[in-house]
Amino acid sequence: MNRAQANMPSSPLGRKINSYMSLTSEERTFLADLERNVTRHGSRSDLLQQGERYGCVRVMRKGWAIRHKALPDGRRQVVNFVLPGDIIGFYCNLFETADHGVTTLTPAEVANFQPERIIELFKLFPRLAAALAWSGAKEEAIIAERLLSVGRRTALERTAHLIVELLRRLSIVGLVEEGRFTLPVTQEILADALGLSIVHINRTLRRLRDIGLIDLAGQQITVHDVKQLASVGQFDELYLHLIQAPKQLEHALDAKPDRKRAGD
Amino acid sequence: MNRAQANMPSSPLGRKINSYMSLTSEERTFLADLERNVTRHGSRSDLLQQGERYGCVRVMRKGWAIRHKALPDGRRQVVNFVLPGDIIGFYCNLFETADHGVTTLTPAEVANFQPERIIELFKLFPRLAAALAWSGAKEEAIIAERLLSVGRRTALERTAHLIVELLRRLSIVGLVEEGRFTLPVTQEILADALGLSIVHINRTLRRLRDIGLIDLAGQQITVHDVKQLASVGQFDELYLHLIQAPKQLEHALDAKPDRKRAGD
DNA sequence: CGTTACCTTGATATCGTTCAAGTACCGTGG
DNA sequence: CCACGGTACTTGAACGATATCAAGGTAACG
Repeated sequence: MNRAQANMPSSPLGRKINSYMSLTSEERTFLADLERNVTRHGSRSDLLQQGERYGCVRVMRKGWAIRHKALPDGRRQVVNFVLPGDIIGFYCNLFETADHGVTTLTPAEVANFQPERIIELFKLFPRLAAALAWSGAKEEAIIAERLLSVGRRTALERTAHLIVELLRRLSIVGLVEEGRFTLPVTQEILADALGLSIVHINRTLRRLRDIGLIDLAGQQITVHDVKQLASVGQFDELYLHLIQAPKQLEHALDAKPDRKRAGD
Repeated sequence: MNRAQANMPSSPLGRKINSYMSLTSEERTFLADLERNVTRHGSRSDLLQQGERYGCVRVMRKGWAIRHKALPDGRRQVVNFVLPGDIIGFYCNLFETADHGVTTLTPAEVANFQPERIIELFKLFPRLAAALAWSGAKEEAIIAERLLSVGRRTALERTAHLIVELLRRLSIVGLVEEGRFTLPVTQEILADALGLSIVHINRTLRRLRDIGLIDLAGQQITVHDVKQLASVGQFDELYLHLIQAPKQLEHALDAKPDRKRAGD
């Protein structure tokens, strides 16, 4: 966090990567170039539709979105929240069609680039490729944790857990102030993220408010006692480490591959 | 499937990759070398414990395992089934500690290699790196689909869906014969995978049997009418495509990166 | 032949859903 | 400035899917 301003990438993605691996100027240039083509979208607009052929890879620069999957009869599951700095459809572009949709929750600023650039990335900037791949693994970990929530935690626990998760993720990109952040979601979306009904989410939030763990005012949510909320949600510190930066990543990425060769 | 025997990699991982991207002999050699160090494990042994520091990367060669996460009070969620050809902890080695455990369900044959080899892989064989990364994305898609199941499908639907999923995945590696395959799991494990109680899984399986969709005999399960079972589980063809090989992957990986340069 | 692990099924309890009704808020057009 | 309609939130009441409790049953194994 104490790096010279001049060296700080200006995009959330750049900042995110920079937070666990310092970038060479070539890498920085390449990354910035990927984010050059920016488009703006209104609230509630589809960045990707389930079943659609993938177009370009997208990077969220500003705003929130959700990744969601729907059943034919309309039941829906929100798989994850897409926050600034997150990538949409990284490898997925190699799939035939999208198995999920992505929809903005707020007005959003999105960078777009061609999937071929990813192959280029793999060939020219292996360190960067590995870093982005690691980022993808992190997302998988988040989804697995949500699966644990939905499969095994009670309504109160899952709700508490999700709030702590969002708090943690947002504070990495500097969007939390004194336990307060903007939560631009309807209760319907929370319900779809947690596998609950709207009514029950409503009652659960009320309970969390009554206990005095959170405050809700419009889209502002305030977490009074993160520790207690985390304990209600059984928020695991192991999981926290995943969301934050790994210490040995940079070191690992800088290891010279040639020293120990493959077929010794 | 009609490639010359001589060119067919002998390991499930090699076969899996070979199924969507033909490998150069260097790549094949590197891959084979990764799998050189094989260890054997009994049934119900932990290949990785939740909270443990990651050791080496592992490749499942023979047998089944589960990836699972537990809550402090013992509740448990099975995140995914690890089948032959699957990799355990690919990028995850860059995390501090494991956020999940991996436990064998059958006697297993596992290949082990050092995490540094992955960096090596990224630097020396970008095509292979991208292919493995894609494989990881596929796993994420599978987990997301399970999240949809657990969050939004009824017990009957999820159970049907899981059976079809396993059938599909196993047939890729040639482990299904006429709708029949070995399912080396207890009902407790199924319950933990689907977010249900043991009792309820039992009743649900009974219902599927009564309807005549499946037959169970010990660990042998026979699916009589895949189509009907898939329709009960709302098994999506989009999802099926994910599990199987992408057509354009190889083409994409062969694109020359040097033609269009980064910072033109 | 007793012990253990797993499967099975009935009875009862509960968490979360569905249905229903009402409220608050906001933008829009008269 | 007010009436209107839409969207989201809220709360009560009844219902239902799934959990929990309890009690066998069966097969494998030392």
